[in-house]
Amino acid sequence: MSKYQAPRGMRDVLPPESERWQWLVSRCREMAHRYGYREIRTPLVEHTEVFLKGVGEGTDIVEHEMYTFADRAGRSLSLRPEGTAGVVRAYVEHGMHTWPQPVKLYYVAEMFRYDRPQAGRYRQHTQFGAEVLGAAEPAADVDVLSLAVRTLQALGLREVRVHLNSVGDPKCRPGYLQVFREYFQAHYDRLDDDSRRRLVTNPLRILDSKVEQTREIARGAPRMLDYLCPECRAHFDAVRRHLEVLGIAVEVDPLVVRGLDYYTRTAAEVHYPKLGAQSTLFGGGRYDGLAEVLGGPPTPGVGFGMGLERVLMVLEEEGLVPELATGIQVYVCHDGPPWEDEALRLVDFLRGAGLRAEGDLLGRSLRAQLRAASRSGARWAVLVGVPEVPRGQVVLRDLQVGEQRLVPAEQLPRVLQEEEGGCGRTGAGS
RNA sequence: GUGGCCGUAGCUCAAGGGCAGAGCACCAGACUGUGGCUCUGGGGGUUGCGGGUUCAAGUCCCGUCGGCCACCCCA
Repeated sequence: MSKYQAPRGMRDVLPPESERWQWLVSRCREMAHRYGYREIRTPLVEHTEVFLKGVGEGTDIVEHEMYTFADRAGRSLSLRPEGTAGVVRAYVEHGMHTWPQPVKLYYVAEMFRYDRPQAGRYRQHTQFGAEVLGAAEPAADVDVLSLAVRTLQALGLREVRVHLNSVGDPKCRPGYLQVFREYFQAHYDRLDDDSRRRLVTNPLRILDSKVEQTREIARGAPRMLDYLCPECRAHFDAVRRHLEVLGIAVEVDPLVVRGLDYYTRTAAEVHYPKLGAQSTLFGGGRYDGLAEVLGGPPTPGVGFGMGLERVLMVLEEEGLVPELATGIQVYVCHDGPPWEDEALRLVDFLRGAGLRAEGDLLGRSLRAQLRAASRSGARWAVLVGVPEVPRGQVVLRDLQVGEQRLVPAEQLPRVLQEEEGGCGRTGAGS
């Protein structure tokens, strides 16, 4: 055990896992581009105020889980615990309401929450997220949610099922909350302590309780869906119907409740049960009130955030991560010091020709170089300095087949191009 | 934040009060100019860290740090 470890809940990503990340992220970007989303990169830190207002002061995230610190001038800054607040802050700050609407943005970014770590829950994690700003139509909800679902499907996951709910809007939610509170107040003496606490802090979360007696009470609780105003009702029905038109499995789930205050109407989640308690692959919804809270013009918005650590965990478990070809193709070996310069030149030449090539850096014997070549995963070894080989030629050895032949050095790139052309190769070296 | 399980070599794990080990991995050599297979040798550890009990502590006790599981919360 080394003296220093990565901070709790944070981890190093080493090869070949780092290569799987490159693959995953590039797939996410590709899907976002197909849907017409463009990348936004916001600062890793924001003024704490942005999250207090944007995420909500009563939420666990803001109250217990933020990395908040004072900079040298005494300003209170926080590492972002989620992506939406920063994106909307940027939308307002840069006057994006003057851009052609809607504005569709995506990000792949690190988030920080001071939470108790567990597999699939990290203090530093990566989210792929997307937001549609300036569109109140159900079509916008369907656009982002389908991006999330289709991305998971494109990665190979079957059985992606969207749990869909509506949390209403400022017109209908207060009335519902009133009825909701009254219902649970009436059963107060039978509630567990957690739920009593939540009745004050985050009442809708009671619906999520794992305590059986509370669940029983919750089953009889009034449901937001029965209290939606006509506009919210129509919106919910349209989102649901359009997702079904796309063939996306939808399950109406009154228990999907977002922990963040700015959500209105649509609330959606996708779970992957095999992940255990940390099973949410993505969560998202509509936040029509957020831009105003952050000092901007009233701007409807809808988006999602997807936890990529969890997605990658699932993909690996399901064997859906392909072999990656980022390893080297050619390893140049030489037979001792007199040939070092020539080997060096040759490696440089091959790299210049676009091949992934490397040579010995340890002054090793020819035998050890071949061993290194073999273990590097390279398909080809080139031998420089073998006696009886005419000047200008080198030995090209196929490490898979075990055969070798003479090739003029300057023709190596062309020969290798031809050889590699036909057969795909694996080369991550693992 | 609450409760539980677990920390021994780079990795996977033995040793359960009495000399800290194996397999894999890594390095070198042999099988004669050239890898994979096989064989030989080598480097690697304050047993996560700190304290305590004991003649003696990976081993028992306490604390702490870290991982995992459930809760909480969420992606």
